[in-house]
Amino acid sequence: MHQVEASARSGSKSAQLRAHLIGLIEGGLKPHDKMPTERDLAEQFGVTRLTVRRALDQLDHEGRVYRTQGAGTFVSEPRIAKSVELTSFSDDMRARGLKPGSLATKVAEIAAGAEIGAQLGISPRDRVTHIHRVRTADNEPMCIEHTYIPSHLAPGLAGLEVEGSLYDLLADRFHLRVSKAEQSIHATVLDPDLARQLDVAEFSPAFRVTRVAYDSRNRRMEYAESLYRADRYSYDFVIYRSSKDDRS
Amino acid sequence: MHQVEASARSGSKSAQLRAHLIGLIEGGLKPHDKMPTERDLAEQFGVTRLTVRRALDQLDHEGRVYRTQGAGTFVSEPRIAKSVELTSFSDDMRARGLKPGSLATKVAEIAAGAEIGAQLGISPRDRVTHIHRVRTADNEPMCIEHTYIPSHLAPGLAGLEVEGSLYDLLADRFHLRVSKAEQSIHATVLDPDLARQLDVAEFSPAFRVTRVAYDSRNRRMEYAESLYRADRYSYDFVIYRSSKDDRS
DNA sequence: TTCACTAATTGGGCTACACCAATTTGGCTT
DNA sequence: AAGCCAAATTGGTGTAGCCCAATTAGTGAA
Repeated sequence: MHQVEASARSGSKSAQLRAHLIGLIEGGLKPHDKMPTERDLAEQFGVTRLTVRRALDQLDHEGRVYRTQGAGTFVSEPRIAKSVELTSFSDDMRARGLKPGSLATKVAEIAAGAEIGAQLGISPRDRVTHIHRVRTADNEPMCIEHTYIPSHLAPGLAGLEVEGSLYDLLADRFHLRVSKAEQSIHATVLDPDLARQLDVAEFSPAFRVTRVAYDSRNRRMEYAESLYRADRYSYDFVIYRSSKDDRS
Repeated sequence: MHQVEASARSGSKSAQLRAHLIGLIEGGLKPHDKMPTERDLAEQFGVTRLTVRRALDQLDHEGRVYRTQGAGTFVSEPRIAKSVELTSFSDDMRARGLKPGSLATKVAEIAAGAEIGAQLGISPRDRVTHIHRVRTADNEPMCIEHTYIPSHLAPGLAGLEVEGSLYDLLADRFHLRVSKAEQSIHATVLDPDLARQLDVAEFSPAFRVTRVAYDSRNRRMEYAESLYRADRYSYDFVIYRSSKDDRS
């Protein structure tokens, strides 16, 4: 049976509607302009208000629009916009208007060992594929990256050419799609050796980021440690007040 | 008017249900245990599945549960849990199991000036209330904080005792409730003077965080600059893959 | 003209029902 | 006993319609 009709495919109706709304926002509307009402959008697109609300909810949480009960939905100022999103280094750099690249990629299959095994929830003797890269933005070093993938999830990965987005490659070749990740960010200073690799002065500030990524079946599929130059990198995002309080 | 009833309610049905589910998670269930099905919960609590889903959606996005189509909803491992949330310093510290406090609070009303005026979207000549605090956790310095509130939003704030949570005070006295904030995080090193105030060695690493907070009517209500000791502070959160791609 | 009150508008939350898609389960076949 | 296939289970998405709450616009009285 064919997967999808021809027309405006993109998956769900709310996803299509979302795409259309983004068009509106980036097309004719200016910040603080009023968007059509939910009821109008529902009628106009022949969907329910709930469906409209789903699309708007997402845009709201992404910081692209804001809503006020009784008043309407409005376009946000660009400013920071975008909440924390899970993207690959490549996508991240492109979103910042920089050209992503890699230096000195090394790939090897090794035993996980105690720490990485613990992070990935596997035995220290299990095999993992270790990928070491110096990532560049506009051809300047941006970040030193160590990535570990359980080999049983991506057999033969060590033999492949790892170029560009690892996440794309894992999705294409092994049907491994990242769905969420736990990330931990520390501030640190670079010792002389690492500073040299990143082409900055000794003891420059840097971000040390560790990440455990999960696939769509909630299996840990990646452990990564990255060091970002602080002079070129920052975290910018929107956060929301959940509701009241439920610390229990 | 009394604030809260006895029983279990706290507003919407999904909020009540959410509270109950948190009870389940923290009560009897262990990580990876299966939660009741959505249909069961709906029947059991006399609500619709949609309402159940709303409560579960939130828990999912907070990283407390995960869902797999066709299989069920399961309790997450504690690990990091919790996504980035917008909390006050006081709440943040309590969530980390530390006792929040303040040293050397200074409050003054000044002209916004160019930079702060620009951040708050007001005239450089408009008045803002400047609050400077050294925040402590378990009585040790954790962060140096400069907060600026447009005076017209909180008239007379400069004359009040600012103790504990500023957000609570703004909510109670001026009906100003933070709904979202744009945050920017940089890594830096501390110069000797600041290092002394935080009681760490010179040139220690630190987070430099700037934040613009919005109230429920989307007015900028606060601009804050904070310096956190990196040896005691880190950012830990869960991030999600939005869906496909809509870079346009 | 001004101000208070009312009514219409608009987002927020919920019920009830229906169908699709991925996963699991259990029985049947080999 | 092993493996395959169909049915039941369970989350994912959508329709249709209801009432509430906050805001805004309009109406009418002082």
